[in-house]
Amino acid sequence: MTEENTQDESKLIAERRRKLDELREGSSAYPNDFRRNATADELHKTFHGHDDETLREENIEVAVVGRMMVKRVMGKASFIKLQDRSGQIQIRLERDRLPEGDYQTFKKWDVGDIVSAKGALFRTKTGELTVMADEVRLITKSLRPLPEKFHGLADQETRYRQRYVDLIMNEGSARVFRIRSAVVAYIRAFLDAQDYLEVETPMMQTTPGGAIARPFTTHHNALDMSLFLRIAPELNLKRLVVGGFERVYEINRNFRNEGVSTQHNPEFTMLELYRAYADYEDLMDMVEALLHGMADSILGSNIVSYQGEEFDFGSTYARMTVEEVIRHFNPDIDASRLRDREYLAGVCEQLGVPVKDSYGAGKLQIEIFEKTGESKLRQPTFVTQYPTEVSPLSRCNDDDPFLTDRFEFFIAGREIANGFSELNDPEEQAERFRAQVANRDAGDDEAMGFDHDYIRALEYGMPPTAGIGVGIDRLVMLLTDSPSIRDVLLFPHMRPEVFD
RNA sequence: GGGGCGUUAGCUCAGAGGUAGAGCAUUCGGCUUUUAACCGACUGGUCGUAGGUUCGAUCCCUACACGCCCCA
Repeated sequence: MTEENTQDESKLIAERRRKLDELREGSSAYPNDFRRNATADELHKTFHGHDDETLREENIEVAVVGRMMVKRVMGKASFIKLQDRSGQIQIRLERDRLPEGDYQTFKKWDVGDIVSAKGALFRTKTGELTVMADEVRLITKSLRPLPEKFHGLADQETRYRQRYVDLIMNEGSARVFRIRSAVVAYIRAFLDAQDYLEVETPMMQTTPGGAIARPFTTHHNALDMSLFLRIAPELNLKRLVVGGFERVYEINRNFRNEGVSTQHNPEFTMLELYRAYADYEDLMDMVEALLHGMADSILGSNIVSYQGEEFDFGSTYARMTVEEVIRHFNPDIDASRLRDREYLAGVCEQLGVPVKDSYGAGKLQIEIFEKTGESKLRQPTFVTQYPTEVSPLSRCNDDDPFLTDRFEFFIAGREIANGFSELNDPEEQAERFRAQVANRDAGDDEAMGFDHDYIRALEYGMPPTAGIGVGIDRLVMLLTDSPSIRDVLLFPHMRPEVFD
């Protein structure tokens, strides 16, 4: 650190750097020999019912460590609060109880420093469990001041860019990511108990597939070839079903080269699972069972409050077909012409939805559904019977080939999951791929390519299978009452920060 | 891509065309049970960046950067 840089720094940081320099003159400025014997929360739980007199009789010696979040000096005695991964514990320091000179040294420490304390437990006159320190040490010096404690860190940009500060200051933020972890752990336990095998399949693919989306492109230097970041793991997971993994899942990242919004991040996390000898109705039942247990287990209630609205995760979820949803929210529509392309195109134009020549009746149905129905599906609802035209990997309905045995699942007007009975007829799948390639040639850069190896895999015979994808980020948003997907991503995508 | 709002001290926020404000934090002093501790004193600024209008711009105008929200 040069003289010039030191002067450029905030005086607050320069002051702390000066204190660090003093520490370096002593033994070790960054010691790593302290070991705690309890966390804050363990102490609060264990000694919950012990009053001050009992605690003093028991003389419970503890060793705690954490970030100093509060420092109140009152002459020859002080209170501080240390924050560890579990919560906060208060420490009382008295000058005459500490080794000679240590109290004077302590007074130079700053809020944000990581501090250890050893001593016996007692309760203050207001009943707060506190450690009476016999020894305190500065474990790690903090050079940067934390935000003011009352308002905390409020600036959204700083919260996202410097998540470490957000996590230190905002308990609510840390809670979101604990819930996120619990959601994923719950799903794994749920699936593992049903003999599903968790796998990892490639993030980098030569032919992106499994979804309708634009991929990110990258380049492999040694092989001198283009690679795509996956938009979905779907085709690889079904290859594994061909290989005999009858129940398989992956919880991992997908990448889609689309806009960024409160609902979209370029990389996001999906659960995808496949189950042989099952159909889409079995998977709707499974989703319902999964969510019935999840909210209650993680939040302690099946009533989830989201942005002022309540959603009942414990109910029996409604099931409606796409055409039923369209009729319900468009009471004037002519129900006898829901597959009449010209009629539907007219409806779209009235709704202000642009219509392309390539759109068939199925695509137009979905445009109308998304424009008029989707956001109104508030309580958990399965929407079934999606048109074959927009479902290139789904199995057709046995009685009505216009439709597939597919569903999407909505809560709060948002798509949470998408599942279907899988198309396992290799010849029909090849036909569907050819249709996608034709769309691609016509300029649709979201259309799928032709995956020859996937067809080859199906030709070995894939058992009748159902599959589903569940958007983990959106689910966590609901369970944590988070208005933006960025609130549930530890490091959401941001434009690069300018350091001058 | 379009529209709206925002960017002022480390943090949270006021402010007005004429020398830049508060609280907390920092620094110094006092205080042995505090709870946003308290009392006293001090310190702290390229007002996002670059142009323009003006005698004078942090304020008005334009562009840009970054962020938030809405729409596509």
